[in-house]
Amino acid sequence: MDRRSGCPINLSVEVLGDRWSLVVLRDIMFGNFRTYGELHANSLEGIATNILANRLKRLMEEGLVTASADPTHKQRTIYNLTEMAIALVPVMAQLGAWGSRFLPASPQLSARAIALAEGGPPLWDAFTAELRYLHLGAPKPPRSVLAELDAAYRAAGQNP
Amino acid sequence: MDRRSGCPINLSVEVLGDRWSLVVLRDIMFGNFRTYGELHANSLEGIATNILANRLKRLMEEGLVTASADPTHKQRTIYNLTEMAIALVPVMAQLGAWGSRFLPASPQLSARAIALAEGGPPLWDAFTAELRYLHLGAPKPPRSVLAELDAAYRAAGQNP
DNA sequence: GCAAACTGCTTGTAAACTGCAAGCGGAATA
DNA sequence: TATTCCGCTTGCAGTTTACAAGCAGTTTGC
Repeated sequence: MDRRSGCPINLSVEVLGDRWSLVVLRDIMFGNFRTYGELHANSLEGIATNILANRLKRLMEEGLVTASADPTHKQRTIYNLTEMAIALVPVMAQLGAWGSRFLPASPQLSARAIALAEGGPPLWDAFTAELRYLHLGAPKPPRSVLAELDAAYRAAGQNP
Repeated sequence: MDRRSGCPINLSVEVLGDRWSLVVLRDIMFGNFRTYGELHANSLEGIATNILANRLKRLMEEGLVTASADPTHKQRTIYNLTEMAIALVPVMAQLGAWGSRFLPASPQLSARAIALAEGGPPLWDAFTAELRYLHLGAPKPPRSVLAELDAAYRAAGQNP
């Protein structure tokens, strides 16, 4: 892996800077979609099958995702986020807040993004703990940020 | 501009998700490079001339950058960040922190990124005020975060 | 006043990446 | 045993990226 420079922002761009990587990570992280089929079927943006396969492969090579076998289904692969990917929670929060503010985002999806951003570091830490539970086998935390974000999403659907 | 979805993260990726946009914005923001020539000559990653021209055009179309004339040089164009681009400061901070932590970043450049991240919202606000001064004609703030980051960079060069 | 250098690009060309549609081998299900 | 599920792969056309070269208008140096 030859890198263009040692600048941290450039390195991040080299890993994440394309049209799909962050979107796939978003779906695993916030949608809790864990298999190829789930990711494909629930893709809001309609990701193509070859792109999804290629991105999952690249994310594994970059150390953001690992694959594990599904005990009930020999054919199915379960994708897990690594600590490196879970550490993107603050990036996702800031990027979501920025997109909500400056781009034509759907009000309902913005509600989720804004809830995550306004929760700040305490909420991000709780979410991190939940992701470690879901993806890395850490103990189950008392709080479910995914459920809270879903509640914010549904509440925004009620009063639009 | 047809967008793939109304998700804020997806929209952000559609605007910023390529191999050069964030790098160019970084150079304008942190390097204070304001002309085509400066951006080209000081590009750490060696951006090609056509890519730089194309990215500046796209960033203007997306509303992240504006062009203004240099009064002392009829030929030269000065590029300014818009409020929309200045609002990326927290994103840059988080992305830089993430890259420093998980990718093979240069210690000296990491020092800058870490200083920005650890300063947190107070430092980001001061930097935002400085960028509004440099790019939007706002009043000059008392504090120069650019100078502080440069000091962190030089300090890291002393004790490597 | 004229040549050289500066400034901000554009143009060609090859390679890589993206996006769409179709298909495919093995595993589970009816 | 036939059908559906599952995770991809393949082919192909179009777009984007990358490198190198060149170019018109402006300013500088003498």
